[in-house]
Formats: sequence, structure tokens, C-alpha cells
Amino acid sequence: MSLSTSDRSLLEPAIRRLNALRPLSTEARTALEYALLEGLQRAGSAEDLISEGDPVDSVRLVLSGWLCRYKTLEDGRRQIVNFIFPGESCDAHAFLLSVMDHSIAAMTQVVYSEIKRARFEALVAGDRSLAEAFWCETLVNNAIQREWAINLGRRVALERVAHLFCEIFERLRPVGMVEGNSCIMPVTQMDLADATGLSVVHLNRTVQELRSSGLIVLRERTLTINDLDALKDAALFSPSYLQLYRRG
Amino acid sequence: MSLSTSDRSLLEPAIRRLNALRPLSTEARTALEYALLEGLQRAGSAEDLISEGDPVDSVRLVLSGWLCRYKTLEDGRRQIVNFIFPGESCDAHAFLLSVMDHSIAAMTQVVYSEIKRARFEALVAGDRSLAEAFWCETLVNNAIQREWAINLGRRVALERVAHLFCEIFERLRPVGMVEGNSCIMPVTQMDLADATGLSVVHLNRTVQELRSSGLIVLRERTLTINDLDALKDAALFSPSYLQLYRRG
DNA sequence: CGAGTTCTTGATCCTACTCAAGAAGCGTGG
DNA sequence: CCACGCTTCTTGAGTAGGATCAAGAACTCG
Repeated sequence: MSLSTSDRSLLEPAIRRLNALRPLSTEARTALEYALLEGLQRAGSAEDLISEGDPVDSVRLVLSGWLCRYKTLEDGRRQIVNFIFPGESCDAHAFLLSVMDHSIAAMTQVVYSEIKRARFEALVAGDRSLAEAFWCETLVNNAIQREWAINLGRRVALERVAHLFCEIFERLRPVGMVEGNSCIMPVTQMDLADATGLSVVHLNRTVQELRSSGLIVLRERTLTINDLDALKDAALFSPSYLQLYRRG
Repeated sequence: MSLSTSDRSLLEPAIRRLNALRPLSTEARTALEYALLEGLQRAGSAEDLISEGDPVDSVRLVLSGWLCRYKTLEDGRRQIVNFIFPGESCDAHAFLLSVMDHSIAAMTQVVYSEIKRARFEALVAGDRSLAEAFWCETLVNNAIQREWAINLGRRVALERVAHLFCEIFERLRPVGMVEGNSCIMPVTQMDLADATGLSVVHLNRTVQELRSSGLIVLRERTLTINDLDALKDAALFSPSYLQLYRRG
């Protein structure tokens, strides 16, 4: 059995990202690729992959599409606490805990791979580089979550939205989802509001402010950043927490 | 060489907490205890243990005292993104990443133990239960960070402060730092403001609202929660994210 | 083409911020 | 033990950033 070209291109972003976090051995890479191909799944837009309170017994790795992690309060208030992009895992090792503390929803059509607990454990037990890559992933995730705390707690609306756009752009870049100064932005303004802790109305006005100052163009589900440095300045954005250049 | 009684009582909260996350083997426990005793350190109140941008090459485990993780913006705005309590580690495996993305400050006198990278790696490589306990710790930390996102993004001031008090109380309980319905609260209102994303003035007014409604007493660096259930209701607090009862 | 989202705009309200200053607490040194 | 300075807490007054309410426009999609 060997991998076809289409298999390779499907897996490529995920493998590339893990490999950037921690160089994978050839064997680990191959073992992972086969495991991924065996567990392929699809989810439709707006579908919940897993919900708060659900038990976890597998690891999902996203191959294409956008997802988000979110939590809700009893009265319906909702906060998107993070996005999940291709190459990222939904819940590596999360089965060590009993249940999900949050929900994960697909925001677009999604292709992912589900690896059962035992299989995943065997994979990471068999190769140190793979275990470390997943470790790193969790740590980076943690760092992003901390940055979201300061975003929600201390930045004003304009900075907050600008920061979110910068982060999305920089996270999409290494998985090949940025072209020139544009990337897809397949989410509604309500989603952006829930990610920035703003009301939809105020998010809309803030986006328009960014538009009219010429920093961004956002239309037809595409975000174009005219002047990334200027947007970063407006956002007080400093990308080190993303650990993108660990090996540079 | 054997452990004295005072050694044991010093290490007890940390060991107990790790053990609650994942039952430790006797050998792992002993090996960890010796490593901890060899790396004992102290830090004074308001001292930074490590700062954003610093390289990391060791793991610190807190034995007594309170710390916080915080980030700052260029113009001085500061957000405390989490607290660190006895039994928790500052940066398990953080050396897998290049540098700290945030700072860690002591809020009281702190006793902690520093384990150098190689030593730590040998410890977790030698015992699966220990590795898993530290894994779990990171995952719980991650979950707490997510809850902070919804706290900062979607709860109003009163809920936010009430939620913080509930969380602190529930996190201090399993390490024996709660007596009756009281726990220490050795932080200034400015710190609480930075943790809740509020201004000092508004935090103060919010605390007074909680006081005058009879929910809490906060004086002389002690927090007393008169009616925990009522406070939880006011905070929309649901403790499952803390994973306190994983084995129950 | 029609119904349901999503986006946009206007008007009003209110939560939380800022500025300012006094009170209380606390540590240090005389 | 008290005086002094510094930090922390508290209160008042005015402001503003962002929420809410409401309704129309533009876009999807069956």
C-alpha cells in the first residue's frame, strides 16, 4: 500500500504544520499518514463535531476547513474561544480528561481524520518526535488562549478586531491558505462578534471603521489586508506567541 | 537518604494534586519528591520568576504561595491571564517552545522547586503516570484559560468578579487552602481588576456590590463566601471545567 | 420569487471608564 | 510610639465606549 498523489495533497498541510512544530522522523510521518487516511471524516458547515459534556475517546486532526471552539452561558450568551485551522488537532490527549469543557463547531465544510485513543497512544508512544509535536501543539494553543485573554480583557473594540484579523492571517499563512494579502474569511459577523466579545452591531461598526481607514477590505467572504504592518500597529499585535518561527 | 516529616508536609499539596490528576506510581512519586527537594527555591512577593521573552529550560513546581501569569501591552495595560496555586507547575514542557509568551509573578512569598530540563525529561520518560499527570495539568490549564475567555468576553462585571472568586475558592480547596467558607485573598484590588479586565474603580464598586448583597466578606486579605451556591448562581459558575472530580 | 439570514444604519441607554481627591492602611525610621 | 510617605481603598462627578432596540437593505438559497 502506498499513498496516492491526492492523498498526499490532502494530508500535506497537516503534516507540514506538525513538522514545523517538531521535525518528524520519516517512520512517524508515514505511520501518521496511514492512520489519518483510515480515519477520514467529513462535517458540514455549522455542524457540531463534539459538544460540551461529551466524553472524548479519540483525537481529531483537521485536514481542511475552519472550525471554532465555543462555550455558552445558560442564557445563550456565546463566546468563541478559539478557531481551529487545518493541521491543528481538536483534542490531542483530551481523553485524559473525562469530558469536553467546550464545544467544537465546523464553520465551513470540513475534512478531518479521527484517530481512536488506542491508536493515537500507540503512535505517540512509538515515536518521540510525534509525541513532542502534539505536545507543542497544545502549548501553542495555550499561548493563543492567553493572548485571547488580553485581547478580550484589555483591548478596545478596534484593536480587538484588528488583532483577530492579524492572528487569523498569520495562522493561515503557514498552511498555505493566504494568497498575496488575502485570505478567506468564511464566517459571519455574528461569529466575529462572538470571538471578540462584542455585539453584532458594534462589531459591524468596527469593521466599517477598519474599512474606511483603508486598512482592510472584507467582502465576499474574503479578507484583504492592505497594509499588514499598519494593521498590526493598530492591533498592538506581536506574533511571537504563535511560535511560528521556532526553527528560524 | 529518606524524607523528613517537614519535607513531606512541604511537598504534600503538590504531590496530592498531581496524584489527583493521575494516580502516581510509588516509584514515580519518590523520584519526583527527591527531584523537588533538590531544586527548592524561594521568591519574594511581587518578584517576577520569569518574563515574557525569556528562554525556558526548566520546569517549576509551586509548593506554597500564589503566583499569576500576566501579559502587558506596550502602553502599560496589563492582563492577568491566570493564577498559579500550590501543586501547579509554571511551565511543564514549556521548554519545547523557544521563549515565554507571558510573565509569571509571585503575589506572595513563594516556595517552589526548579527541575532542569534534562532531569524533568528523564523523570517523565521513566514513568508514564507522571507524564500523564503533567499532561493533564496542561489540559486543565487550557480549560481554565478558555473559561477566562468567556468570563472576559461575555460576563458583566458582577458575574465576572463573582466567577473569579468561585474559581479561586474551588481551586484552593483541593490543596487545603480553604478553611470553612474562607480562603486567603492576598492580592490587591488592582490585581483583581487586571484579572477581570475591569478598571480598579469599577472593580472596587463591584466588590462592594457583592459585599452589600451579603454574598461575600472581603477584608484583611481574606475572602469569606457566605453562600457559595448563591455566589455561583450570580456568577453563572459551573465547575466542570476545573476537572476536580475526574476520579469520582 | 419568497423566506430567512446577514449586514447596515439610526436612536437611545447604560455599563464601565476616566479623572480627581480624600480616607484608610501599612511600613519605615526617628 | 509617633510621624511620614507610599500604597491601597473608597467615593463623587462627568464621559464614552459599546449594548440594546428597531427597522430597512442586501444577500442567499431553495
